[in-house]
Amino acid sequence: MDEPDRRTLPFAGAPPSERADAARNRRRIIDAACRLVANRGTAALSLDEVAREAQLGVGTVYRRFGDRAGLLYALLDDGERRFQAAFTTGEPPLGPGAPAAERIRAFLHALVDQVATHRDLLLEAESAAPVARFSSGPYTVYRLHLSILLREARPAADPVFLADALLAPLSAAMIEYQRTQRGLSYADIKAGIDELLRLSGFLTR
Amino acid sequence: MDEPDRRTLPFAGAPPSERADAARNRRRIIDAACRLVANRGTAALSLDEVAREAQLGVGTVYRRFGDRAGLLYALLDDGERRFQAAFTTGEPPLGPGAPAAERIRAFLHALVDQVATHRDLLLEAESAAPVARFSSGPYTVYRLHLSILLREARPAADPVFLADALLAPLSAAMIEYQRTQRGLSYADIKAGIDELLRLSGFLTR
DNA sequence: CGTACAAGCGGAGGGTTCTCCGCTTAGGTC
DNA sequence: GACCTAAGCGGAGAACCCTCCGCTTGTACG
Repeated sequence: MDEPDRRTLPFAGAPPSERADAARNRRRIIDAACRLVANRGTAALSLDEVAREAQLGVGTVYRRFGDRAGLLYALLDDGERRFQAAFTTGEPPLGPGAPAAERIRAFLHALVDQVATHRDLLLEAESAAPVARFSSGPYTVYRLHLSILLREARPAADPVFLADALLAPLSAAMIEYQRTQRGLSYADIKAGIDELLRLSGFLTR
Repeated sequence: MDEPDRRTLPFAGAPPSERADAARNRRRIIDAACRLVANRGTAALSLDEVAREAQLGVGTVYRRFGDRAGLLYALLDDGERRFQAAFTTGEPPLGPGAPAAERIRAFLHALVDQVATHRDLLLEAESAAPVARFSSGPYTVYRLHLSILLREARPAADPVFLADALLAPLSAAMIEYQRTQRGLSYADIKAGIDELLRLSGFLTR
């Protein structure tokens, strides 16, 4: 517990003073994991196997990534950076420039797409760390972004809670359930979100 | 896959034609599990240990309950039955008799209490079966109940999606996060729900 | 009561996650 | 270049979940 808990900050990247061999091994582990995911799929990804493929001991894998969820989040890193850039500095309506209400809608729709794209990895990661998820780097960024937009669009006693409440139905598990059990398409899910926003007065019409 | 999947219907109770020895063993397993939970806590509950405590083979435990999540749900059964009775046939505003809007609010508040009461077991169960949770007996009942009330209170294109969206922020994991990381009390969480209902027009004033 | 067979039982064993701790090494300092 | 120390490494092993399949037993029926 001395060093910062990397599991709760999976996107903090490498600590500033990481030894050269450690950095090299981090890369080797990520590369090995990507190879294995590409071949056998995410669900079958075992950390023992990753270690073998990377020609390292399992202890090294755990030292670098904390646990299974940590490695899975690290694998999501690239796509995540691009997504964050899109809604913080990209083109409107997702990026700055559009009215808050439109940005909220665009953000939630884009989040559905993001979940769709990384479906398998997200399902695994969420299920490996169901509570820690809410302290994970990406989720924290989403919540902050959305709560600011909500406050801008409409005064509220606790915009952060509202943000959590709007993000909750967009967990990978929930979306997977809506699709496979209820037979909804991603478009249906976006329509559901629109209805929720309309009822809440965040979307006019 | 021939027999009905007990994992998705954890509250269906014992099948009508269960052999006497099987029923006896079911009880012994539940009793043993309760003892162990009382002593060591829910998180440390291992099915191997349950089997040892119940003086049965692990195979028997798995035959009866499917998997870890199944056993955990079975442990919740008693409280769950009482809760369901309260909102289907109990006193208003939770039970029938009150206006839909009030029943919605009462139900969500009661659900927070229910989650608070069975916090540990629910956290474990959710984390053991993150997607299957939405097909579990209790969740299915909640969704049905809430979607009917929502339809009654206000026309909507997809009341079932709205129900899911309102239930999502009340997962044990989310509530645990709100409490431990954001420092909210259960009362704060209920207030957040009220705000959400108010914004959505399901609660006037 | 005897028989047949569906249902139940047990526990060895495979696969996985994660820990622990003694050994090795990178890289700054003199 | 030699030394020192914090950082990193490895892999045996503990603990766990779950499966599989040969054996046992309850029970319905003649």
